[in-house]
Amino acid sequence: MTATVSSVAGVSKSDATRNLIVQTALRLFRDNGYDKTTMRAIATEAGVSVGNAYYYFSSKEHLVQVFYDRIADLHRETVEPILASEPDFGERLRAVLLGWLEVATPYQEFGVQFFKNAADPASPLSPFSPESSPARDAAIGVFTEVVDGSDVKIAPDLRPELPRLLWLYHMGIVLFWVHDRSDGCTRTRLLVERTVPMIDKVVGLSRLRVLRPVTREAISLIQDLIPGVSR
Amino acid sequence: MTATVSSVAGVSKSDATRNLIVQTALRLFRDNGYDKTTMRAIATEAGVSVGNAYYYFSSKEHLVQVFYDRIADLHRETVEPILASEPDFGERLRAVLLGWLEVATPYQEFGVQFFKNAADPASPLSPFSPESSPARDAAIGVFTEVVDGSDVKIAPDLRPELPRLLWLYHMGIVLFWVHDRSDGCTRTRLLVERTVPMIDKVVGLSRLRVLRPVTREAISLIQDLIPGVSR
DNA sequence: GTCTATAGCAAGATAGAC
DNA sequence: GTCTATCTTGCTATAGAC
Repeated sequence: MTATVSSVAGVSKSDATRNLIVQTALRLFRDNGYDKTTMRAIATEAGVSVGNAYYYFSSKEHLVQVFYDRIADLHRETVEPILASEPDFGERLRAVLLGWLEVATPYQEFGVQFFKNAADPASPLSPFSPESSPARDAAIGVFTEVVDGSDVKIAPDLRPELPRLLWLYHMGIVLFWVHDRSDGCTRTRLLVERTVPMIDKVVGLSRLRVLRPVTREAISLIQDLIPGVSR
Repeated sequence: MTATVSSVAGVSKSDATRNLIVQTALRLFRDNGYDKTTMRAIATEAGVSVGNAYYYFSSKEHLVQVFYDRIADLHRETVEPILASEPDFGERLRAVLLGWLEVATPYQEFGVQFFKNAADPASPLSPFSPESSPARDAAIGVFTEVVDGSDVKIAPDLRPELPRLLWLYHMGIVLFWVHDRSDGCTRTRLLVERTVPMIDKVVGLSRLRVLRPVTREAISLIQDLIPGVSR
């Protein structure tokens, strides 16, 4: 409520410092990797004291959250035009996944940290944690758009579950990507190019009578076991 | 080659110390969890110096590998009788998965560490790393037995890939288990109980003519992308 | 409320003497 | 093979300047 002169201009001193620390941290993370980037180095490089860095970010991992958000925003921007124009489900899905790879790949080495957190249920930075729920909901939201804005034919009871399933599928791709050492992540791209048509096909087949029982079981299982993941 | 007197007896001094450290570490890990067990504590409790502990185990994580092997051995033993007698594919699979949960659950808290390693492609402790390949091959071997000793009807070109796929499926269940905070891991057990019949069914359906193209694509994709995982 | 400087702890890891 | 001493780094704490 106490707006300073600079905050009226939109950039308080606090914001500036916070930003400076973030920029420095992301740069060092990208250049030297997460582990080799010490809090001391971030502080020194940003020209602030260690104490000050901790004043803004309660832990080194906390800086990772900023990275997530940055990527998510970039992703959304990148993908928006395609989602606004393309009606084909497979194409939409493909664009969203390849778009993610595009914005994330410069930080790939750093992405390991993401899955180290993902693996730890206790970490607030895990994509499955309650603390991550806004970021997760936003991510799932993108897949909701993928489904809703498309002309996909789909078993009606599968439809509401599909965005969450696609998000899980995306998590799987990210896991693969983290391990992908191929040039320009060719292998991950290949994985996307070849699994998207399969998903597309399977989603369509979900309406087949032979598959109804399996589909139904799968849906009820998901509803029973994973409700916590998206709420 | 320089066999000492004691190594002739089968237990060199080196072996004894190594063993002492391992026993102590596993006990402390189980009782206090991985994070709360310090190398100092392990060393002190074992009556050796910290430096000596590091002489045998180059890092704290290195001690985790010992834990893996222990679990794997126990699992194999537990599951052997069922694999020797039960012919039904679904039952075999179910027994192997529930058996794993049984031996692993006392160390569940500790299991987080497993997936932190799994997430890091650079870690030799990752189940996907070349260094883990013996342990991984052994694990996949169990699933080979599950398939080979059963009466399962299956598309012939899927058969050789199935053990690796089942291992991946198992990894997925382990990931779920690590996050499972329910009493006695009821939720994970439920996941097994309900996905095993689905797998069973889908494996059978793989022979259906409608599904042949999808199956074939899936198989060729796996062969193209994941060969490194099992070699 | 923002920031510096500095001291210090805990714990993983290493160096070098013996 | 083993130990002692030391280093590194994430993180905390405090005291004080503006």
